Amino acid sequence: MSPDSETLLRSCALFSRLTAEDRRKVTEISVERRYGKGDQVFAEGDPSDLIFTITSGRIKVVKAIAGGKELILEILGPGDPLGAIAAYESRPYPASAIALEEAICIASKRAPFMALLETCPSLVRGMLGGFSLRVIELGKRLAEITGSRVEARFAQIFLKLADRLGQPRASSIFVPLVLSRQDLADLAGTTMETSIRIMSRWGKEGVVSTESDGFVISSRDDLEALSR
Amino acid sequence: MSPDSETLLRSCALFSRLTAEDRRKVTEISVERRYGKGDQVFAEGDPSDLIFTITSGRIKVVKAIAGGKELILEILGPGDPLGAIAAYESRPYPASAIALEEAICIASKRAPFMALLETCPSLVRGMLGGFSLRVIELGKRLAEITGSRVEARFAQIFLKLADRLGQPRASSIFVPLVLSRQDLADLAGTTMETSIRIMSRWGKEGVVSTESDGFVISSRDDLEALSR
DNA sequence: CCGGTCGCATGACCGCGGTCATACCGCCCA
DNA sequence: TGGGCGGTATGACCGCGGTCATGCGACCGG
Repeated sequence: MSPDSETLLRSCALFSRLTAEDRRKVTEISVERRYGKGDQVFAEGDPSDLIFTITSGRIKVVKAIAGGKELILEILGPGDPLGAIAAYESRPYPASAIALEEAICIASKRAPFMALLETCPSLVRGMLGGFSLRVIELGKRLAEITGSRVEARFAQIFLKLADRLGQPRASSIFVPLVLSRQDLADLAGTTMETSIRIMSRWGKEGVVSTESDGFVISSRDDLEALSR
Repeated sequence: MSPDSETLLRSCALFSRLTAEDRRKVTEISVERRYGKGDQVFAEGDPSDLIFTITSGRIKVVKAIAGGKELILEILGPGDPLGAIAAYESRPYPASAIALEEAICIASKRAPFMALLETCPSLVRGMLGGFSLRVIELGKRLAEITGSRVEARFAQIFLKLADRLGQPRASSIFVPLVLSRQDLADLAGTTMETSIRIMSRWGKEGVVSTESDGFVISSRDDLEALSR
């Protein structure tokens, strides 16, 4: 790993509570990896011999579904663990991971990482907490996707993005994340055509507009109303 | 707890690897609870001060979705933990739990259970394993529900039931689980009407027939074909 | 300058499945 | 015995959104 790996590790929620000594151990079993936009971190079905922790950039976790389409399970960012779920039971990765932008990960070898878990309670707590949040989150997605129509799901997606990475601006919120119409469709579990239709209509109505480096949400309240 | 609680605990995957001493500790912080068909174990939104472990019977985990409907997230049985995910981060339960039949649970108080986790590595391993399987499972459900049409999802549901609790019979498989048409609809994320339509058609076609104490799957291959 | 590619946009069509309405049957209880 | 009730069954209707097709502007390498 690069010399500043110690700093990278400390910036991750998962490792921030470790002792310096334990962080050094993590460093020893890890290498740093860099990805360009669109690069694949790992593919669905690959043997899971690496556990990743994102230090910068956003990465989408996608799963192939019927008809050659794909579904975005979640969008992860700095501090989030990646591939840990599969690795825990040494199963193949249940989904693929693709960088949405320039990204850097810490890749730790599975076996020694598991060994480290044994002796490191705070790391275990971090993993358990992360897993349980993901179960909750996935349950919520499942409920949304079965219970709401497409437009409402789009509203829910943008509300979530606004909460997670929105930057307040003059009477609007900016989401600094570039997603194609296809990405949005894969998030909502719909087709690119409907994704385009909704986004272009919302653009005209001034609900959400697309810029070259992200989205602008003019009114959170409008989205809230649309999300039911 | 009742005198045979020790035996009950040992029968659960989660606790089977504990030392007798640790199992005694679990017993101390737990009470046994019994439920009749349709009884609610806990409700979505309730504060999660209890962690349950099922010792007998099946329990469905349901989440309310738009329009007063509900979605079955999963069906749990003997040995499965219940409510652990919410409890871990002391959040309210993200879903409700309802007994599908007569059921018995071991209910452990949250705080001491968490304390026990600290000193009990094998219990932690069990929790992590259980959580990761659930994340994988939920991801799969999400992919199925967005990628397949209703009939294919029904096929996937029955295939899963067959694998989990099917009993081989003369050239057919028996699933000893009573689910109403409404339950099936809530599992597939559809309405009772379409659920009824599919099941009554399948009954006539001899794919899956409903009996008073469960379902009979005549041909696993037929379901496999229908599941795409 | 041009052909090729990629992402975005928009219209026409139509089928799956959600909604509404009605009916049948077994069961329990007054 | 009759009436209410919960679960199951079936038909008619129609709207959301998936599918197919076509077009447009931006960008890029030749």
